[in-house]
Amino acid sequence: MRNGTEITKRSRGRPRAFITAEVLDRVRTVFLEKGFAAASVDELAAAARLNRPSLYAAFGDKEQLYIHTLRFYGQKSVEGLDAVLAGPGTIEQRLSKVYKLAIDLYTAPPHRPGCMIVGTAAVESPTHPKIAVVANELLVAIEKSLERAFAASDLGRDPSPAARARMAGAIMHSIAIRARLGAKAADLRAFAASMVPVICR
Amino acid sequence: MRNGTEITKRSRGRPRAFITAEVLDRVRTVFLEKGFAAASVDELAAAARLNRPSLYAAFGDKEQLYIHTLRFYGQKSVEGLDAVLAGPGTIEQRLSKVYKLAIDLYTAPPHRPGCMIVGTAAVESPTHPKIAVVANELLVAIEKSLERAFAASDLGRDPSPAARARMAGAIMHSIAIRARLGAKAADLRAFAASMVPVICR
DNA sequence: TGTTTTTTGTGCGATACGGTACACAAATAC
DNA sequence: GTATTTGTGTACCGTATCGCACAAAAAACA
Repeated sequence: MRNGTEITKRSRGRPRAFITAEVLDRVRTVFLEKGFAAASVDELAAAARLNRPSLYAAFGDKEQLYIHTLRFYGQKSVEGLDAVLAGPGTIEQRLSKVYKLAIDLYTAPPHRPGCMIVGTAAVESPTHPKIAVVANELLVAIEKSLERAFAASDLGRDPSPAARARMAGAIMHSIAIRARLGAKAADLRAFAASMVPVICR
Repeated sequence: MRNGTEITKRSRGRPRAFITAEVLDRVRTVFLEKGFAAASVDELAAAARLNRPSLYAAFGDKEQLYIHTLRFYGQKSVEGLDAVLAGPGTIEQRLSKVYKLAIDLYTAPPHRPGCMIVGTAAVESPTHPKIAVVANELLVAIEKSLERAFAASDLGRDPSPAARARMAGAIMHSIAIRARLGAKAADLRAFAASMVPVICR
């Protein structure tokens, strides 16, 4: 994939009139609201402020565009997760911050979209194996990140770091589902707050 | 909604050539595999062994058909959940059985479909509020059922029955997501087994 | 300046989709 | 037996969809 107008030495032909990251971000909002199947290429192109042929030339068909978007979003999320977990504070405080930030994203108006992996990638998994692969990679990366944080913490080993990570991940999945189904941010925050001590017991 | 050929006193016109429950069950398999948006009415009618006009006459448009199916499936599930939780054994044993049965359903070949609510209804929630309403009702019913079981158990009150129910529900959501993304039944069983004592501590 | 390379944007074509009209069939009511 | 009601199945309509062909445009290269 090319970087468009980003700071790379110009290649030969006509330069792209868009920035890859911006396009993926705009496209993400559509995929996140409607899901993969219900998002039409016309809507995606309009949101990206591109014409369909440009979208196809840059990213391939709709499935590949979705995968690009999912990877882009997922990597950003994992990086953010790592950053918070590597930050200051007790493990309880850092985990609480992770949930707080996630809930803010998941309940953002106007659509309360939840998480793209849980909320839109999962449904396509049986019919689009490539999407399933990427979604799995991302869930694994998230769990590994959590596991590292628990392993580096001063918590006991009885629930292993891996078990704590699976548990913390499960709470995240549930928050994502409930957010997409319309749960209020306050309720989700209360739920997360009640679960942090259980995970970090 | 009418009951078709089921044992109700005949109404006047030509009798239906199908049984409602069977049609909803066949339609469910398609919705469960492909999701609401990607399931075409042609596929649904073929799976139901009905012609489209009969489907429309009996259930309304695609959204209403999906809602009928979701309600039908959800009520059966809640009834099954109630039955297991009202059965014999400790609360740990009954909860384990709930997870075992859920995992068997969620990882059924060939599609590992997960749960219809979590796996297919959630994605439509932002664009189909009526679907979101039904999905929420069902999640609430599931949580209430769990809460009743915890309240009737001999577990301490510190994590309240409601909190335990939310936690048990979250584990179920996570299992559903992971199943749809291809997780192995054995891994899910191990996960569930590790979580039961935490929930019932 | 002319050539080459790449992107842009209009426009098209083939297909699939959701939903329905209409004539025929099968049952009950009178 | 005739009328009425309800379900079935073919056939259809208008629309939206995906993906691409093709010419114009904008840059680097020679």
